[in-house]
Amino acid sequence: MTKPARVIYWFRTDLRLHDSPALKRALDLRPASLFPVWCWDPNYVYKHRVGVNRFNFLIQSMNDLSKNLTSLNPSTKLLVVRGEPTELLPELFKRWNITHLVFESDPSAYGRRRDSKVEALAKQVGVQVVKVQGHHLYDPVEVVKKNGGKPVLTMSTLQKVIRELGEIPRPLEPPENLPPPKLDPSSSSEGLEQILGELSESLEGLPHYQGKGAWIPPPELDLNSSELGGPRQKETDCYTSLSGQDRDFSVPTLESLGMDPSQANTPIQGGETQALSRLERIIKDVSYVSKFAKPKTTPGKSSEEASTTLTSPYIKFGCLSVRRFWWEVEDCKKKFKGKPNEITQTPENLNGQLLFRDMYACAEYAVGDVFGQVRGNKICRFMDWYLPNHYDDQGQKIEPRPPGDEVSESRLKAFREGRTGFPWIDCLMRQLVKEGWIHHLGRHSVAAFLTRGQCWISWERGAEIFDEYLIDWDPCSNPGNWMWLSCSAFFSQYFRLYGLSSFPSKYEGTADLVRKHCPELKKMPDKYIFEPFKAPIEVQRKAGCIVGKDYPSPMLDEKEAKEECMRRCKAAFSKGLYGDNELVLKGKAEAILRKEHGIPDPRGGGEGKGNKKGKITDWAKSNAVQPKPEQGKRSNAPGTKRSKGEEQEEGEEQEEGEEAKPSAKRSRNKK
DNA sequence: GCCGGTGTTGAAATG
DNA sequence: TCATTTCAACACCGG
Repeated sequence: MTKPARVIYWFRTDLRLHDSPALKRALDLRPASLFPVWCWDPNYVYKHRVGVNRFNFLIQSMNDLSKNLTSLNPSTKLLVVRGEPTELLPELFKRWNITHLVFESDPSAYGRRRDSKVEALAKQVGVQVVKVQGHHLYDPVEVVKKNGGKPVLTMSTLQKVIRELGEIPRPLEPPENLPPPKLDPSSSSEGLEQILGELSESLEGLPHYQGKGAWIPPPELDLNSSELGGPRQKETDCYTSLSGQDRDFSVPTLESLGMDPSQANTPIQGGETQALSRLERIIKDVSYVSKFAKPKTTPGKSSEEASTTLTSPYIKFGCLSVRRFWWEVEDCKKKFKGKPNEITQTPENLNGQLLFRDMYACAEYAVGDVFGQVRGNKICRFMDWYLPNHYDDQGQKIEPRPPGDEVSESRLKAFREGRTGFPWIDCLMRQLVKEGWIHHLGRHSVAAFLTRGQCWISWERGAEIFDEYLIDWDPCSNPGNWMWLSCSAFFSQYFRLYGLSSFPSKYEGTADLVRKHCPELKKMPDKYIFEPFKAPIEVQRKAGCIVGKDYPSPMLDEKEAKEECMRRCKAAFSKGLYGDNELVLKGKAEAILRKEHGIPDPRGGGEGKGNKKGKITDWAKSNAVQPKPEQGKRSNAPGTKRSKGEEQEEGEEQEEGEEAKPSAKRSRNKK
């Protein structure tokens, strides 16, 4: 009686066939034609910082998905259409005679905005929209509702709320077959090529999708352009035609994005196939799964031999279902033969990690669009960071951001490029750029260093760098973790800090990670590997690495900077301002806070206490600009002056003995 | 409103 | 060598 369904299944956060509740709903409609669509959205190509490694992972995942679709039915594949979904989908509805649009809900702020627009447009033309939660263990909408609309800020709150939501559904099997994307299901055309040809033809004449250049913004508006420090080296040509250059709806390439594939240096390979084989490998190790304790896993490994599961990129793109992971872990633990008390508990265990991801999604959902920034963000404590976002009178973010003070800008640049002079930080940042991944505790180290630990630079800037380079970047977890580490939200014990040498020293493999990513330090002995500036000059010579020449001098004094940052944390905490406070919205909070603890504004303008401007500027000049040899003399950089050693010349007698001293000294720090 | 327990992942001292 | 305690500059939650 009712006419058969013609369904667009819109892939976005769910590049998989297994355990896809949304895809199941699409197939439950028993469609005569199913169009598996991906919209190659220019908002992601131009208006979002995305590096080569993440695009590479996405492209691989799309290709893998397409292959898997074809293996279910040789007459189908992923149909990549180039354009903005809000403009494109309504056209597809008409030209393909669509009855239903089905997709997995995307809980991010941009996703929600885009989807509600698309939903409204679909409604106008009588297309039914079916959206299904599948990206998280629990639906953030429901969790927040159960929590009285309040953002979920602690694990215990989340656990309490979800106890009432019942069990996580068991994962679904992948479908066994799929209807083809045929324009006319009764026609006898079966070949994929023929079907694609007809589809492509059906899109002829659409205004502004054809024609070179339609989608290419000027470089100053393209966040990935090389002009703005991004990876795009040439003009894109992925928008010259709606269905791709060969009119076959193929997945775009890095080249078509104007990016150099040889820059995709990561060993992390995308796709559902990879994800499932990785999961299988993990689950085989019952002891590893059962005894997993995140804080005990080492950050000192490259992604190929990570101490954690490295499933985050796959979960982020939906190559791996989070519910499948959850249940495989649960089932695996039942096979554990050891003592029951060896099985780790939430939150440190594997499933706890997944719950954290849910927690951040719930926080993001309740806070809304401003989750990734300080201004207007009600859960985010206001601190008078350097290099914050800037806003105009209407509260619109000013892009590009006006330059900040010189010292902070040069520190941020050194941080991004991995030449702060602190090997632990530098190796992690270089690993990030190269591999698109660092261990969670490595992220903690660099995030604390940039913000409340040493540099006092806004977490917004750090989050942006991660956004560009991390393959597993997630709109909820990333800002959430930056707020956590900067003591802006979720966490507040600012006196707990990560030492730049003490922290990595606790873990296995960290020194080798430094040597791997900072080859200048290859021959530096373990004793000085995290603090080469403390090595006596002859040790440096022997290692073939003179600090200040072959490897940068430290850009600040760890201890001094830490003490200053703690004073500022204390001031900010006592003031108790949050992002939604009137003073913050009006841009007055910073001046008030600075006045209160006597920090000149802008930095360097005057004599702040403990603000050794001269030294820092020296560093900025000598390090950021030219890697001046400067042997001996200043090889121990600002920062290493020991309280008792006075300024001895060369490292000369910076003898061994001193190694013991710092700790003795540190312990004196109480009254 | 007070109190004590707790909070995924600090560092140093202690046993 | 390792696990536990202490220190301690916080804030939230529940009783």
